[in-house]
Amino acid sequence: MSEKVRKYSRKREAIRTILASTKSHPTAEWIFSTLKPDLPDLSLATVYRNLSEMKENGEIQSVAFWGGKERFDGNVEKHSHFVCDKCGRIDDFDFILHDKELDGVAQSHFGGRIDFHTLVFHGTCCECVSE
Amino acid sequence: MSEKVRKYSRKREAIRTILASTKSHPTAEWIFSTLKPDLPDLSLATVYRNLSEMKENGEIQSVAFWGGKERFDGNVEKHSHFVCDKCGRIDDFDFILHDKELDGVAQSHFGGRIDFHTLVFHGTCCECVSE
DNA sequence: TATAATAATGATAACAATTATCATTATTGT
DNA sequence: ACAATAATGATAATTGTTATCATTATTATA
Repeated sequence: MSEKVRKYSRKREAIRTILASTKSHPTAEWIFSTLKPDLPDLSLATVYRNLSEMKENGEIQSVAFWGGKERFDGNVEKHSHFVCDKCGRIDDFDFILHDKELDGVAQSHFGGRIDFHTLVFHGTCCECVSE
Repeated sequence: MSEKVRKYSRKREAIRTILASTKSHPTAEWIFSTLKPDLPDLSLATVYRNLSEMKENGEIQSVAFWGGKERFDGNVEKHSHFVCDKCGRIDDFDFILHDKELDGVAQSHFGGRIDFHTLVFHGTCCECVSE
């Protein structure tokens, strides 16, 4: 049961890079078809595989809501999200709550251990609202 | 395109009742198999159908996170949730943020319209933590 | 109460996103 | 160069949910 040694992979690098370069919280499918022209032998399975690994490692996170597809976020800094329920866009929102304080309240309430919390605003974005 | 008139249905009543009687945020599947003994001709499709309708109407809400099944909540009062990432249980948490204030901040940030926000605490529950 | 209009249903096929499988290819330490 | 094994592509399988459609139940009205 020795540790699995990670080997280099050009495809993983590409996925990492594209995620670092966008704030659009893309889906696996989008990442796949965006990279495909440059990596013609890329498989969708590889994208999914690498994304779950990277999530597991804490390299990236995912922002997902019911009914849609999983969407990935290269920004693992603590931040909140805004979701437009009309067009589905997800924006970052730098606002964060006072973690310690808030999680402390929850912790004493539940007895267990609080690791983190997520705060998501729902509404209609600027563009959709003016239609 | 006249409005669809809602007719009574014993099965819908049963689903409504069971949801009002539990705080466990059950899945469609659980509701189905719990009601099945009393309603032997109940179909899973009926459960799903009614749940989505009721959600649409604002009678119930759903609490769902990535990878799992959709889970329903008969309590539509504003409240937060605690999710145990070990055993998957979801507990209610009466704590709410100062809505107006918070949503106002988000609103002025995004320009659009904020309708609501969700706050979810993740961690390990009391029982799982002592193992 | 019989009738007609239509809402609700059961059984199951279809669907969509994701994950598993497995033979092949690429990377890395020696 | 070679051996060990991680990464991959193609695709089958899986899972939760939704759509379909013929049948049944509810309801307003004659």
